Amino acid sequence: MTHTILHIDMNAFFASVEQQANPELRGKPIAVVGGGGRTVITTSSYEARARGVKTGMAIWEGKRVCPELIIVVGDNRKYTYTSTRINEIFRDYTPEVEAFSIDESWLDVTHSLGIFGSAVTIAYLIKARIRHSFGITCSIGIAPNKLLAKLASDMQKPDGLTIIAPEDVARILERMPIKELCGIGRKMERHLNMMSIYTCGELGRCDEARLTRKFGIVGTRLKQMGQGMDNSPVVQFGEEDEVKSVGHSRTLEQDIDDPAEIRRFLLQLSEMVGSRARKYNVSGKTVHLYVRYADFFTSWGKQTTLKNYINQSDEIYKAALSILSTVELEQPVRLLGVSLSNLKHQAEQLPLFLEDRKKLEATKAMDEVNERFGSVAVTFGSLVKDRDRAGSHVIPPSWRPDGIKNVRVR
DNA sequence: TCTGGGGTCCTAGGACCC
DNA sequence: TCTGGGGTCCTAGGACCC
Repeated sequence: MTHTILHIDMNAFFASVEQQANPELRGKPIAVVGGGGRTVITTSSYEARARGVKTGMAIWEGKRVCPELIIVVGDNRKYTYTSTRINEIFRDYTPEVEAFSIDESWLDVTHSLGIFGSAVTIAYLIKARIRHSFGITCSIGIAPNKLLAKLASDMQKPDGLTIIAPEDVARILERMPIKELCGIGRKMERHLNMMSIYTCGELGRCDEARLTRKFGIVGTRLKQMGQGMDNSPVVQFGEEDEVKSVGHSRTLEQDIDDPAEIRRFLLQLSEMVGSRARKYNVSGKTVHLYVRYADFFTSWGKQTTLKNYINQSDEIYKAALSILSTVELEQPVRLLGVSLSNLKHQAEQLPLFLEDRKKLEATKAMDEVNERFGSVAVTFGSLVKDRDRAGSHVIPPSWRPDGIKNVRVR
């Protein structure tokens, strides 16, 4: 069966939200950054991009290429709120909505075409509503599958609408550079280039055995991608796989080598991980510690698997400490990370009626999306200060298991 | 004046059990 | 006491996405 998939990509999402919230920023080059001292540009407005500002640049780099650049410290609550509302709009057109990130979603509108007429009509309706409600634009791709819909949405920015009809797939892919495909990154591009494969057309025609010899099972998938084939379904809210790991990492304001201070940060990270694990109703058996040294390039990760499933912050902290005790630090530490994996979902009390359960699942899934993508720019600096002001590193009452009752009500 | 933070998936090799 | 092989779990590391 032929599907019709939309991929919707908010243009310069964080920057657009900030420009909308503060009219003085409109039409100007702005960059959204994290709050710490060692932050990078998360998103920049199109005005800034036109002057050479790029995601990932340090603030000073951005200012160098664009001296008028206005720096805005990101506010995740604004972005998660807007993202949630926008995804609600999507669900007015189909229940089959999959949030790929905070600013990208896929919609399977196959079964909505009869009601709304066409995918293009749906796309224009959605664009108009997002512009009207939030003052921001989006680029939409329409195609027979997720891979091509995402490719299409990238072809026209900002405020684009690109359709890849089934009969046009081969023509469009013929000269499309392979790196445009979602899933082919820098390294894979280099490997394929060394095999004289530069375009999707060439990838799709490549002998499959040649690809599998080099890439194993991935080779089969690569050839399909080159041909524009993708049968992965749009997975709607509430039907995603269980979360597989929960982790937090933070670049410190300054490199540290004082063991007591390292332990202090480790405890805070463990608290963040534990609190979120409890909110998700999961506990885990494997604790992972990640350390990046002052030179930036040297880092290591070590994990330990316990006998029991845990989600209490102090237990996570204890495991992270025990890993730390097995190594001798070679340099001051730049970044610390703690994560919990090997997760098990804990049974919870479900509402009696199916409809309530479904709603609960959808709300919970949305919350998880928010949690996952909403914390992009949370800053350790401010967090630490807040904690310090609160007086101690003991787990405060608010860190008690959140459970289902605290799920955001809309 | 350097270079964030949240994930997922895959592979390879070793330990251990049957 | 030797042999092979399958399955599972674990650790480490890399590639990819936003």
